Amino acid sequence: MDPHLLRRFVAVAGHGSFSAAARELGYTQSAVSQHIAALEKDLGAVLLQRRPVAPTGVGVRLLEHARPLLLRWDAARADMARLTTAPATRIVLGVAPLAMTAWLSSTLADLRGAQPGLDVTVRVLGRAALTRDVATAAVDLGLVDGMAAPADPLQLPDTGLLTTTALAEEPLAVALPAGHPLADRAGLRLADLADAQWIEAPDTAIPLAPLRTASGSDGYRSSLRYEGTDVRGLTALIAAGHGLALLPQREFDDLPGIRAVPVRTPRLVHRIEALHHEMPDGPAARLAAALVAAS
Amino acid sequence: MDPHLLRRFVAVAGHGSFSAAARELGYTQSAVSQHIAALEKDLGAVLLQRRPVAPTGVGVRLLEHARPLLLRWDAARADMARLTTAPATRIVLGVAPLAMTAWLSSTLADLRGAQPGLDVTVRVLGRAALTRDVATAAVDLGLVDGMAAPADPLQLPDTGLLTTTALAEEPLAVALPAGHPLADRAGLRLADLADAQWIEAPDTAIPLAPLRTASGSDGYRSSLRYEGTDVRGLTALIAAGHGLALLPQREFDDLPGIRAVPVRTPRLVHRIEALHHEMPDGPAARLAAALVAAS
DNA sequence: TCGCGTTACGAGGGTCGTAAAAATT
DNA sequence: AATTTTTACGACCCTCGTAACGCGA
Repeated sequence: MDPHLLRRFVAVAGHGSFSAAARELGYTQSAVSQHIAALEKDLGAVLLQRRPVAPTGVGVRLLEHARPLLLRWDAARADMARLTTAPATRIVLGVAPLAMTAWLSSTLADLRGAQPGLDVTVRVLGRAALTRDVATAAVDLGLVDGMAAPADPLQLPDTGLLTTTALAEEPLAVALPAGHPLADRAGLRLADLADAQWIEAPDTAIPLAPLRTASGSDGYRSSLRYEGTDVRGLTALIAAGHGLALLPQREFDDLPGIRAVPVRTPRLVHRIEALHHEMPDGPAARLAAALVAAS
Repeated sequence: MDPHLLRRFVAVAGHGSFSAAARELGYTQSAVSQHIAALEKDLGAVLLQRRPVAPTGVGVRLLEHARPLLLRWDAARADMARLTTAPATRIVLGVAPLAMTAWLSSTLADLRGAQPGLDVTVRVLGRAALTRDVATAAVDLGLVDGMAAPADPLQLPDTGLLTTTALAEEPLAVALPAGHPLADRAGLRLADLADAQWIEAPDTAIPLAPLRTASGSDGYRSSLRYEGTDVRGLTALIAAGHGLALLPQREFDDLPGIRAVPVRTPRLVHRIEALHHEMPDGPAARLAAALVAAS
């Protein structure tokens, strides 16, 4: 169960093709084929169905182990690399779409005003990419978001020695098209909308899967999936009646065609946390501290 | 950063000796030396001081990554092995010392009475060994314990796809020798004992490190360390005045020379959880379900 | 027949043990 | 001087790419 073999297995399963994975990884199809064969022999089970290429039951299970495992692996590597390298002067700030707030913009303006040499890249990333890039140190500081009970921390994939700090909590609301029967309520119970039509926007809105597990219900189904990190695109779909989504209430302050009705029960908030490696002193550490101080 | 290399690094650091680690692993000293050299070259940093052999700063950091990483790795391997193997008929039940309760004994008696073919090994293990052995499937079902806020889950090292289920919560008490000034109180504030003399018994009582981090204080110091899983040995040391320890209150019902004073603030409980892989149907799965049902 | 995955085989590189050297106590 | 770690070197094995093969659309 070599990590390299595991990584290739994940790639093949992801691409649904040996050749595509081989191209991406810079190997021959033959080599990739041998890797998968070796892994299957090692584990004593067929991991992939061929033609079409799709993971078997055992393969799916292995994927569930492999993805977080490899993420942790990369995080460890990146952390070791940081220890032996000088801190960069250019800071990459990774931001989840819903963490890209007016507060962040103005705080960043203040910081850059006070410190003219501060050289920052702001990079908006989806949830999976953001935690991955923080883990692998492709971004120095990540502003992640999600749903949580008030004062509870976010449930993030475990990446080892990363540090999280709470930055903000705000009311969570259901985004409804203006004409929706519930659109003029002052607040609502989430369970009343379990059977509504939802939009699955895993990188932009709150993903639906945790809603289902939290409520124990089978509802919150979606027939439209929105991939991307542009909130305006999502709100346009909601306004057009394609379905509902969970967003922080402030996102709607100036949007026509949408009503944001706060979720009253269960008690849930939209939460933003800073995620980063324990940083030696440097620009990234100072930025992190300043954001926390300003929150 | 091969897992094998990492494993050997952990072994060498643990033994404080290349030769001892080599003996344990069935390699030559030479090979182990080459492994460490390769790892150090790969990471571009010296990981171990030689003569005496001790981890450097970077090495310590790597150990912090490596130990949980390898545990997860083993857990994934064990889980895959389970999927391709028939469930065993003999069940190994791993139990933390403080989870070895009268309730467990009688529940187990009931279960074995109802099901005569049930073949069980009860194995008392310290905290680190227990989570490790559950992860690697050396035990089928682990009863782990620890300190937590009421209704909060235990903080366990992340081992991937393991499942936990709450079994019991009980009052947490400070074990004091009978003559102690606070021994006759009905309850006490933990902070009042921050400067007392404690006994560090990581496998038997509540470890002191989480107390320090939770309280943010530097107190709860110990000058006596108790290694082992025998609660009676620890209570004997407490009765003799070597120091204090945190234990569930029931442990003292019949012990002379000791007073158990419940901790009133902060609100904390001793909690027992069942820890196991998602099990296919089999004796282990049935035992887990029965224990949860009886709790 | 074409596209894709598997198998056969050989070159190259990496890993281990033996043995000798170096360093610390 | 003894013990422990490092280095040198050679045998072995493993991995990758090329190329031939098998198989399904």
